[in-house]
Amino acid sequence: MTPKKPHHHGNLQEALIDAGLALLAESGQAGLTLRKTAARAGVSHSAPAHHFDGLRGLLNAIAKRGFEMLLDYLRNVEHQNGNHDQPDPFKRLMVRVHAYLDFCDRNEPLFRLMFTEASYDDPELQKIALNCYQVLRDSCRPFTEGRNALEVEHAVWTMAHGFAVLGMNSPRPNAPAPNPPCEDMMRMLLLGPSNDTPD
Amino acid sequence: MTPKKPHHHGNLQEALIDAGLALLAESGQAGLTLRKTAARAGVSHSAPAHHFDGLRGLLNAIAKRGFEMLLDYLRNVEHQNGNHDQPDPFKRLMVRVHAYLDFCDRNEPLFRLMFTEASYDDPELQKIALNCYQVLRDSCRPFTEGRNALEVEHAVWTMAHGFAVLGMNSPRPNAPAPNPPCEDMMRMLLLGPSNDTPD
DNA sequence: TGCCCATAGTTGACAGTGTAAAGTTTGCTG
DNA sequence: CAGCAAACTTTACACTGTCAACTATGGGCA
Repeated sequence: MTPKKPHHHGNLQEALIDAGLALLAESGQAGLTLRKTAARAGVSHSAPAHHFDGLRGLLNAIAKRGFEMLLDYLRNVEHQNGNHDQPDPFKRLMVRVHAYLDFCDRNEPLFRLMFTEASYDDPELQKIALNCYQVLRDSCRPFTEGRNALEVEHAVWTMAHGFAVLGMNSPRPNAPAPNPPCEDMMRMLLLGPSNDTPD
Repeated sequence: MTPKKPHHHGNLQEALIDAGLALLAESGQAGLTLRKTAARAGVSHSAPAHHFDGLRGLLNAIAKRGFEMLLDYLRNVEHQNGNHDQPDPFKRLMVRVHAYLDFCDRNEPLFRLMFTEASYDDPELQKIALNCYQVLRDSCRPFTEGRNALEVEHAVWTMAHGFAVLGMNSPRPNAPAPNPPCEDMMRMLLLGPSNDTPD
């Protein structure tokens, strides 16, 4: 008799978030509906109202879960195959950036929800999103010596996010599609214009 | 009796786009509705079907108009107060970048529609968006000598867009909010790490 | 001139959406 | 064991996009 289990369903809150994530991955943002989410969780269409503040609340909760997944991904990517004990600080940073872009590619509708639909007034969401940013900040430290640290971190974060967003739906065709993506741009930013590859 | 005037309304197509832009500016994306747009243009809720392919078609047309506005803004910002004959190439570029960010700030719902809702399969939209990108490319020319031009342009575009998007709804509080925004980051990117302001 | 009909617009209907109110079940508490 | 609050259901409503059927207008062609 755990006190966590509510009366009927047994943690419907999390079940709804799971259902929403599944719908989002399957049919995109258009397929994520309060009623469909409820149906998928096996409850009536009005049940979510007792756990979230309407559709907005559900989307916010899903976004929060998304940031938790992203944080987990960013933190654990270091200890995965091929990324063990990377000594080069730039390569260590790029492992993080690539993880960020990977997450965006693999969860595009969720990523879009997290960054354009969620309301950042929620302090909980703000906190978990800040934790994600902190991982990137830590990877930037080797490049902030003698410079405005905030500015360097800001630039890296801006470029990584811009790359992710433009990669999703860029209006500009003939993108160079660098492989590995974004790396040359980051090199130019952090190591100076003399270090970028001439054509 | 100009042949451009259709039978009843007189260019309802453009009137619907105007109405949609007004709704978008007034009440955001949630307020932009096919029925409301039709009502604002003074026609029945089903009239737009004869001019656009459903809601998607209307949104696409509005996005197209948005890119036209952006292109106009980017091209004419040079000849405005305080921007006459800027000799410094970096400052000339920044005039363009600031125009880009200004447009985003002043038309946030439209900007979001242009970059996340419109379908870039439309070749017309692709073309006009490419024209916008071309203006930025031109401003990048002074910085592409002896470098991979595509890469430099890509980096500038990525950073500008990333900055615009994060400025709209950044999950990271305590943003440095540089004034003028984005300039120091761009300086770091284009002029090298030794040229950015130390703390 | 006068008919004809494609174009433009209207009306009505339908499935699906979010939300709110009222009713029902459940399981804990006094 | 009574009662009650939380969890869930049912019902209803306004609104959305889309479709089919209907009406009216005005230009082309006999």
